[in-house]
Amino acid sequence: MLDKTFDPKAIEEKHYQDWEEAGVFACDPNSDKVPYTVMMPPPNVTGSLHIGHALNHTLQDILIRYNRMKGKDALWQPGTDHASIAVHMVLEKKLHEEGTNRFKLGRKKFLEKAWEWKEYSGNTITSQLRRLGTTPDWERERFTMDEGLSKAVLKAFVKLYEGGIIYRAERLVNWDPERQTVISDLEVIQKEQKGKMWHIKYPVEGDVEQFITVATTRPETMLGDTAVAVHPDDARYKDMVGKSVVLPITGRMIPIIADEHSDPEKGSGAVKITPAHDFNDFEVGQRHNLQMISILDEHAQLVKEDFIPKEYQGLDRYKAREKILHELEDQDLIVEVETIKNTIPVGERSGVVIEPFMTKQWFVDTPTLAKPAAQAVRDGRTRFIPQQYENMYFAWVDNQIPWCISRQLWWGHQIPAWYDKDGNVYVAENEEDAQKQAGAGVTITRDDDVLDTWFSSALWPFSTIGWPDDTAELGRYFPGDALVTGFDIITFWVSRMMMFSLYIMDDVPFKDVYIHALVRDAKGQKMSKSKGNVMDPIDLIEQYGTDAVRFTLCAMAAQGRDIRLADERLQGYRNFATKLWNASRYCEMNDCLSHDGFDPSTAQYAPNQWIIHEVKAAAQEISQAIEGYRFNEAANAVYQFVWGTFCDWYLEISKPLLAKDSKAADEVRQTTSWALHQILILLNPFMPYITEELYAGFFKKDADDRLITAAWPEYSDNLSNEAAKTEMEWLQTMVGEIRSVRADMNVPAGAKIALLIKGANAQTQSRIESHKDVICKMARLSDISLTENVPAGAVQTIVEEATLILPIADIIDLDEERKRLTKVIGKLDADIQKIDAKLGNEKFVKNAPEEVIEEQKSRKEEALAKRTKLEQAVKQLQSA
RNA sequence: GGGCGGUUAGCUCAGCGGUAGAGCACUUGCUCGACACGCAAGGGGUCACAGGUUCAAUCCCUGUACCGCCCACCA
Repeated sequence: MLDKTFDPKAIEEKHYQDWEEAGVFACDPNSDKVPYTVMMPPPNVTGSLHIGHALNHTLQDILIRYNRMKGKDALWQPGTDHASIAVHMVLEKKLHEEGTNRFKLGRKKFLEKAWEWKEYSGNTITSQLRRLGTTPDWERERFTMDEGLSKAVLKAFVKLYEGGIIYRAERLVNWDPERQTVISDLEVIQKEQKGKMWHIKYPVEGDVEQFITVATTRPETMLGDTAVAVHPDDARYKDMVGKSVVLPITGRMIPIIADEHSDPEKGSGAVKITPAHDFNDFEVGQRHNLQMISILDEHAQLVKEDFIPKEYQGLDRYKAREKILHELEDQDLIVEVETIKNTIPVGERSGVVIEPFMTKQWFVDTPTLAKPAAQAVRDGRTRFIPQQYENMYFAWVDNQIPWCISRQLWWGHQIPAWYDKDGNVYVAENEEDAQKQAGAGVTITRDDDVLDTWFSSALWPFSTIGWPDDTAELGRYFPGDALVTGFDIITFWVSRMMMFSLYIMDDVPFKDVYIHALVRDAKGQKMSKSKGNVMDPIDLIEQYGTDAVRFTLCAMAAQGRDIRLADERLQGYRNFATKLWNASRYCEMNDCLSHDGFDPSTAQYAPNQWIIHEVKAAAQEISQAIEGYRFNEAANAVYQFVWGTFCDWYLEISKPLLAKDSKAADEVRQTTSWALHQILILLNPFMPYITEELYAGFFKKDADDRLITAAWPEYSDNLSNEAAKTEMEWLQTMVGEIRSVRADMNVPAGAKIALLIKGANAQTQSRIESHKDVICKMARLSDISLTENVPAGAVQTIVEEATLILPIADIIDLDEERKRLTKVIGKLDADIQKIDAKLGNEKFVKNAPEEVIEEQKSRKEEALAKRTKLEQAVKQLQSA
């Protein structure tokens, strides 16, 4: 006998081990089944999983389990990402605490530590995923820096280089002066802050009285100014264009140029141009062939060069700013200091203010790659679900700027480029090939830098299944069926997989991209480690059990809406697990655990025919919802069916049938068992543990028989039975009506009443005949009989054509009953009036579809008939 | 500045051209032999606001307000 309460902890580990040992997660490249592929977004090896991962992996697991049960050869490809810069953050913080840094430690030792960390973190993540009950093909687990994927990275780099897609160039990039590396545009976030704007006078050449005022938030960069720009149409400055100004402090002469970048509306209409330290100014510099003066080094300190005044050399950028402001003030060159709100670029991970910086870096020509990537989505070869996310994708992909892929870090894929002493570049998969290119005897050294993390993850959909080798898996599982991910990495990852996949594989990487909600904290904020508002899914699992956590996430995963996780929901779905547990317990107690040889299509009794019909309907609803990625609907459908239909009605109906040892009892036992079995299957993708446990206890045939590998049900048409459904809906209305009247009239719950029915037609009479026991039990009646005479002071209610009469004048308040009846009649009148208004509207009758009009008419008929009967009831009450 | 979402019961959220839904919370009654993590019956909503389309609008269109996000800009 099962315990009264379900204890998730007692069973989860046991089943997971059993599944894994049985090898049921594995795909089979030699199988003749239809393949179904989901590529797991590889979690970063930077610690542990958060609740967003739990959602992401739960949804993928539901898809995988469902398709596996549908008889497909399911591949869920797992793995982890090396997360170059994020791991650097973790390790460098540790080193800092130990009083050292990566440069003192050296590259080799640092990488050893990184690999140690990877082992530790990777194991944490995979064990957490196991606790979530997820079923990827662990045997195939990959890591973005393992041997095979590293080979793929080299191959891809060389191919892209040879195709002219990867190139090296000197550009202005986003420099993180603390991490000492370039970062991509996407890794820069704009942070709003209170700042100051200084309006500074630049003296015009040859005229001590004349000045041009420029405004800036970064006065220190004036040391690198190489022009002042005004708008070509700006009358104020027309005469000045072509002249020069004397740059204060340095005394350098810089030209006044005309460029549309300058906005006459803003400030004085003149703007200082510092091409080496501002992205817009860089563009202006290009247009006017201006000199570029880099005044900062990689630490964001002023360089020790002659064009920087001695006393400024080596100063930190902010110290330099103060000093410059002092000096300008002394020279009376500051016109105004304005307090403004502005945004400053900050490194997403380091939090340090980013410096635009001139360096030579490697780039991917994403503007070229993006075109086919955009087209593939426009053509529908890859579709986004929900579709609205296509906008986000297009917004990004249609406005590509070259992707800087080199990083001055150590943990990652070292760039396969070698240089000779003259700076010639040799790109090859290995040093031998590079040497061959360079020629014997030429000394070559490899580029120190590594690739942006997203370079290797962009190859994930094919590198994990063998590329560049021509493996069976590659042919079979590429392109994938579904990618499940959050919208926040459409730009980082999805678009880059699309671009690389189309270039390298000449195909899209996946057919569907399902974008799920973001799990937010109580305030609706995005969870992130830096904000410290992450929720640990393992804590929730400890508290509520894995099944409840999974079910909650699934039930809340409505398309296009974010999730704010609420404790009550988790409790509710934990209760649902307990409900199922107890329903099973009921089945166990009543010997409803066997249906060998039972053919549901031969069921004779209406309640059985009905629940069989309902099982089929629920299964269809669940299947369709999963296939449409409407996870919340799938969860609600199964919840509603199990609790609202099976437990609340079918099991309750079964009680009197089983108690009486009726003719139907045996069929009820088999049907109940069958239905429970179906429920376990249908619920398994959502709640894998409790269903597997119950299955093991009740239906397991042999050691190799598991629910996880059960076939998803396909029911034949002859299981549908509309007649039984109608009949049982009538029964539910009967019971509901009586219960409702009893409660309204405060009839003691224990009082058993003899129900009289007036005006029942033949069908109703026969239905009463067959379901008398059930109705009596459920509505707490002692008997049901037909009558034509209404006893005085009886309570009456109407079900279809029949009037139900409860002769309980002695235990109720007749005034109350009169009020109740009047209220019901009032409602009917309101309904009738509404319908009359519609039917009286010529336009409605002319334009509305026939069936709508008919529906209104029949609804009116019904209401009228009911009202007539109720009015009679009121009269009879009066005469009592 | 451009774009995308959201605004529905006290709370968290579904839904969607033809009489407003769920879970939780709330009220009332239940030791009805599976389950109080339960059973039964209830109360509770001008579906943000203003216009428009339609026989009919919570749903479609336009606009407004507030909230959130994405992209860009910010001398």
